[in-house]
Amino acid sequence: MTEATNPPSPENAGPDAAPDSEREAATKAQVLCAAERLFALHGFQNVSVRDITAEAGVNLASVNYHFGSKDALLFEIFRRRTAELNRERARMLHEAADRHAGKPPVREILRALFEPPLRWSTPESGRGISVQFIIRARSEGTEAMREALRTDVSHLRRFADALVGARPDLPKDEVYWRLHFCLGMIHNNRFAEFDRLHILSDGATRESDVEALLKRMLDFAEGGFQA
Amino acid sequence: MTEATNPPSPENAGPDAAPDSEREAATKAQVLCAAERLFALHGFQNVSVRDITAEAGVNLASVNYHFGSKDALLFEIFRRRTAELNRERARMLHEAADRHAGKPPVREILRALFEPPLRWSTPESGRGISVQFIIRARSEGTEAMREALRTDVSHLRRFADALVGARPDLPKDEVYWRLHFCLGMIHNNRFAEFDRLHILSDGATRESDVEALLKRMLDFAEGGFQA
DNA sequence: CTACCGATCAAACAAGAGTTTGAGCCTGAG
DNA sequence: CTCAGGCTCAAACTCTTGTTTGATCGGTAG
Repeated sequence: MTEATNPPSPENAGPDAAPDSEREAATKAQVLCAAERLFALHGFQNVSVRDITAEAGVNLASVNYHFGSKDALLFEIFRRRTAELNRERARMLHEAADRHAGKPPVREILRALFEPPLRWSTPESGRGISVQFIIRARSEGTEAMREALRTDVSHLRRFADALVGARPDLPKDEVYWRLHFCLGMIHNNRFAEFDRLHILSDGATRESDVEALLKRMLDFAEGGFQA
Repeated sequence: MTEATNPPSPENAGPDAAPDSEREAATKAQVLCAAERLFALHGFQNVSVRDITAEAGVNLASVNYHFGSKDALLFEIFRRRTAELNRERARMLHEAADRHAGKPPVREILRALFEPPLRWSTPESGRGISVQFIIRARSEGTEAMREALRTDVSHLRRFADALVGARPDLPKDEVYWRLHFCLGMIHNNRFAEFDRLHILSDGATRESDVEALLKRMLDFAEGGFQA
């Protein structure tokens, strides 16, 4: 319904003492941005609608007006981000298949699975927030979100099929289990888990080099698939 | 303070229409049991004190009387279960070290890490609830719980040191990262994730055989360490 | 017997949540 | 100009939450 009907409204004179730097974009976009950030940083249940609207510099009723409810706002962000992530992964998997005559090796399949979220986590990409949001959705999401995550296996099935094709010698269920283990590796990439790892290693693992981390993950996962 | 002072009270006549089968144990134990179960099944924020006391068949004020607050109750369960789990893991690691002249191989170290939570998940052990509770605490726990998880690396350091000893050829930070990946494999063992895996595999992975799952996890993780 | 004390109870409390309301503002078409 | 309609606003509303309160029960030491 309310899709891309953003009125131009280049500058509406600041109604009150706002520093004028926050009122450039439309209200809906402001809410989406602030909500994703706060949800990713502090968790879904720990962020109230008032927190979001205050951060966005908009009125409290905006959330219900533009999205219907807090849960619908959550689901909207969730839907957008998971769609983007899955599209990116599918694109990489497709390219890998093209490069290898339709039979990409395990490492290239796993790269298509690992690289998008890792690359989003780089500071320059500025999408680390989105990654954390998606990861959070998996454990503390709404029932609707968890239902979607649980049943929507369409994009995951492509990876499962590709892995089965790359390792026809393995029983299918074994491939599925190993894919499950790989997913666990990704889902564990949360701020809190990194913190513990850094403490454990006395700072030796504090690296921001995404390429190096990707290589580590691929080495480990590929080794697991070769067992 | 209030420790093991459970009055015998074999049977106090049921005060109301309770079916008399729930009122055998002391109130505190009833609350602990019901709270752990509900928290594990539905999440910490989705369970209210009223839910707990209703399930336990006790008065609403019992939680605050016996534990001080809902968060304190949560932390009490968390403290007990993590202590048990870490003790069990440390025991297995110690035994593995004894069997291998103080230098257990990677697989035996990982077995000490993986086997306790997996064995608790068997239906006959009846501690699957506790495992789910601990896993939940990692993602949706109180700030105090997350702080404890983040900084209490003492029991994890034993495993890190053992792994460094088993693979002296690897850089230490590489070992730490791979341990991190293994932890991710465990933390992903949630009901919802299993559901998705079972759907993905069309039921081919629906097995309750803990030994087989443990072998799968050890194969994969050991292969990852051999990379 | 009596006075105490921990445990339990129903009831109320205060704070915070998400949501709704109705008035007002601004823009753009007729 | 006028008016309709999308949007924003402050304020109120309703519901649930965790917590507190004061009475009451039941056993026990003096």
